[in-house]
Amino acid sequence: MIKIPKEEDARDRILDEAEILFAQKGFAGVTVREITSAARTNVAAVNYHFGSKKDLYLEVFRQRWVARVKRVQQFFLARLEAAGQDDNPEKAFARALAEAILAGPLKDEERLLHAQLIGREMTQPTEAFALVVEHAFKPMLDLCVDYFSKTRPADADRLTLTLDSFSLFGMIIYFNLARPVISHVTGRTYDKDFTEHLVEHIAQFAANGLAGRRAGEKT
Amino acid sequence: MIKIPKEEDARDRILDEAEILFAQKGFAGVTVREITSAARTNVAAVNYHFGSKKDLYLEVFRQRWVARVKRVQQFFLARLEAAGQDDNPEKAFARALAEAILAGPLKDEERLLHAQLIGREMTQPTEAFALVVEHAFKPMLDLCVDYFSKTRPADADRLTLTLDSFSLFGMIIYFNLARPVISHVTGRTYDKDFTEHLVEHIAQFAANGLAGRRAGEKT
DNA sequence: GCTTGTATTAAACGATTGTTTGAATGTCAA
DNA sequence: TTGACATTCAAACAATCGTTTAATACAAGC
Repeated sequence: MIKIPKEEDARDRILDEAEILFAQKGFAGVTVREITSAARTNVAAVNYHFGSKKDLYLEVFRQRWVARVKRVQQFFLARLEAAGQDDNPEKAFARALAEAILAGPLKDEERLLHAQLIGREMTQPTEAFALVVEHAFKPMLDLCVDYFSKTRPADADRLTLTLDSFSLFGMIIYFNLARPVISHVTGRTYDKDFTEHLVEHIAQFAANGLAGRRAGEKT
Repeated sequence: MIKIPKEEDARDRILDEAEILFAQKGFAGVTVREITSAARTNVAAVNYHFGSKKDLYLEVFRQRWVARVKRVQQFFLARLEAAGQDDNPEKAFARALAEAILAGPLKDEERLLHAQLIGREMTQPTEAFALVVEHAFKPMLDLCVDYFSKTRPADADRLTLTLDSFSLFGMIIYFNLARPVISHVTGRTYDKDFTEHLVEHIAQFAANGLAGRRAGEKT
């Protein structure tokens, strides 16, 4: 045998398939039989390993989703550091963030899963919402606000910095989440070319939006 | 009797309650009995009036969702016209759009329902997706692209105009969709004050982002 | 060998799912 | 009053839901 497929435990296979199915159809849209069948296990395996279907859903976030977020964050920090002393630090920040999320370390299928899971929790928070906020939103937003506070006049108030950060996040998350719409309208698939184009577009747009704020009137 | 409650037909009551429940919990997360119970009708009423649960879901979009979109669009057009010949037409456009969606003609509960329904279709398209694209996204995006094409140099390519439009939409939709996150982080509720503040913020940010594009390098 | 603990399985559990049925009710014109 | 039609209702339908059970398989330690 040339290659050993490195067979996973049933528990891990269930986590893998559950994440895919929960992302595609939502918690209520998936049956445990669907999951265990995809994971090539018995129906009872979910309750044996995780206690209940709901606990499995939470475990997907704890063991899979959070780990993925960390990878994206590390990629972002590396890119930001690599950018060094850019002449437009806010644009460098926006580009690093957009690149990390839209083109970063995740494989394409992973990116889609991730976006769908977070999208669901954003509009329809469950018990996993706390995890998402704590591990993904809060640290990234704090980082963003801190960063912008150094590129702005000292009198910049925190609410404006926060809304600026949300505007940047909003653009990126939207371009990542609304792929069906955007692909449909532009006629482009999210391949390497188009993704790079998107990253540059977002960086430019956000940098201008932020820069205008620096010299602009206060709202 | 001072006031006549104008009792609706069972069919209309079902549509009302179905929209609320579908928005809150998604298609699979709601049972027919939940809907008919909320509508004070018999279980069989859904199948009698709409054929099936899925047909009811589509009818919610056809009869309720689309109508709401039209109201928002009319509000937007009126605001845009009222703005007249602004010295910054792109900012006026962005403000009118943000105002229509975030503060427009819809009641607060309606706005939330609407956002949740569209959010679900955006990340997880069903048969209703075609309706959403045809009646909401496509016309608004075309309008947006046409408008921007007149405020830009003649050589502006269509892809850039489209991405600019998506950036504006993305910001607005995100601020409308991610209310749980934004409220949680900013500590602000979406009251009149905060909403007006958001509208002005979006208008300013988007205007700067777009304006930079006008004079900026091409991506 | 035997024991202990973990993992897997087929089968069944009661509850709930969307849908259908057939009788009852209401309404309005002839 | 009659007949025709639309609507509502309690009851039942088969199918599927998440979960539990009890038996079995398999390993490692003694």
